[in-house]
Amino acid sequence: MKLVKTTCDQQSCFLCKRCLKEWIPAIEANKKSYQFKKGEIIFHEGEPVTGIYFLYDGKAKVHKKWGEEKELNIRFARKGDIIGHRGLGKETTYPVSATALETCTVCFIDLAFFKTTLKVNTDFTYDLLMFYAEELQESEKRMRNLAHMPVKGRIAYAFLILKEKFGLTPEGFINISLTRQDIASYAGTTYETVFRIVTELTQSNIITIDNKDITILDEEALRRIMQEAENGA
Amino acid sequence: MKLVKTTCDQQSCFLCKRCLKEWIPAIEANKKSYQFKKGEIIFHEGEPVTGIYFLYDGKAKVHKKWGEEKELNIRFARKGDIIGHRGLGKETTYPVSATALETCTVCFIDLAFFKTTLKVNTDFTYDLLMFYAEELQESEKRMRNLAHMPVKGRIAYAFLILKEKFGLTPEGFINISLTRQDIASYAGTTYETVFRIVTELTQSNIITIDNKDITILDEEALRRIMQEAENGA
DNA sequence: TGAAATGTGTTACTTATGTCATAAATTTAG
DNA sequence: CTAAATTTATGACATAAGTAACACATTTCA
Repeated sequence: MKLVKTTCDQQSCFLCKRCLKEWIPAIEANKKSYQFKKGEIIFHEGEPVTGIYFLYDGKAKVHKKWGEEKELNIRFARKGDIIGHRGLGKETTYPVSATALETCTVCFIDLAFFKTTLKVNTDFTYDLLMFYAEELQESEKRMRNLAHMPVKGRIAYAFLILKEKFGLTPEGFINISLTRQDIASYAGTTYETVFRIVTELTQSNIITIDNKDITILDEEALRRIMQEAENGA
Repeated sequence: MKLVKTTCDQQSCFLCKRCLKEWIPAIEANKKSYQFKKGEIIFHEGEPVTGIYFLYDGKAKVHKKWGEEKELNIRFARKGDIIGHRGLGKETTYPVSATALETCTVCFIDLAFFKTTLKVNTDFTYDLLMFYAEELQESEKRMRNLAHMPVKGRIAYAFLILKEKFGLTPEGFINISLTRQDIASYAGTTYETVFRIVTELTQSNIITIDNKDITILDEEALRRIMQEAENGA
């Protein structure tokens, strides 16, 4: 991690897009920009919450651990996304960690200033509330999936979400590069299971994976897999 | 469900406690009170969102279905709790259902008025934001548990949460009466598994269940069970 | 640039939990 | 107060998905 000169254009992150224009200079005066290399940890689960981050460039994952070995990837973040907002609330330590998946430039806002921002920018607070509501919906959907959907469906769902969130490269690959283990941790399963199911999906011509480049060949099939365990089938 | 005369004291629900005193008459003019009998559905997953509910009296569950048969209980609600707030956001249908677990009196606020309330009562919006942040933390913790914690731990966790949320009756029972199936749906498992593990916990003198009256005899043991799968063990 | 660390491919084995089947008991409703 | 519906109890059985164990490939960084 290193402190970098602020390169922010003040119009691409969740905060700058939604707060009062008059507040931008205050943000400018209070923010700090950092750069994290691939694999560096942006903040650690269990550490005291110091503030909120906005991802100015790069991709990151937010994850929560179980024991020493296992993790669940909660979500992936891209340019413009807010991270660390899970640290709000009564709890004073981060409930999750965030790790850079590639070189990331982040904008850091300390907690006290962020809370002031919320008090001053009531429209931003309202928008943030709606954002939380949507995250909560997504979280509960995934909770239900973990409880009832078979792994195969959860892996199919992971590919669909990744495509929706990161889009495609010009070559048609899902525009994020993840290890199998990261996919497994997102789907709530193990590396080996991902391996088996990816082999299966490849043989059925539903996806192709060349190294880390994933292509979805048959999106409908993935959706079918997600549902087939529902209702008898 | 029947419309009832408003009996609300305007000081016990999440909304009345936190909004501007000046706003109370507006709430009074816009709210509707309903009564639901045990088993009645307060709102249905998939139906258009019409508004937000506050539980004035009674207990309810919020649940999300999987196929025709299976469900996951997302949370339980008691007097004073807000329900239906998951309907906020872009989505215009409820992502979950709510069902009365006993006779419930609820206060209903239609969506348009609720949104106005948020715009006017910025402190309430801030508090609601913090509430969402905490729900999101809890949701993600349970998500991780479903992915990695063995059923036994999840059932133990369910008992601990229920005790914390509903407290104890004078006799020392957890102050909520649930079917085994509801416990199973909360822990993300099946009736049979709950049955087996409850038998086991009873034999180890960790809990007792007499009909629907649950007593926790050894809270420490429950916590131990939750952790024992973490880190080797 | 070369050693160490991390990620990938693959098989065989194990087990935790779900599914099925069925009976008795309890609760709810007509 | 009886019938229907739901909830509980319990065993046998099935299987999805995790664990273990290697060899090989690729990335990282000293």
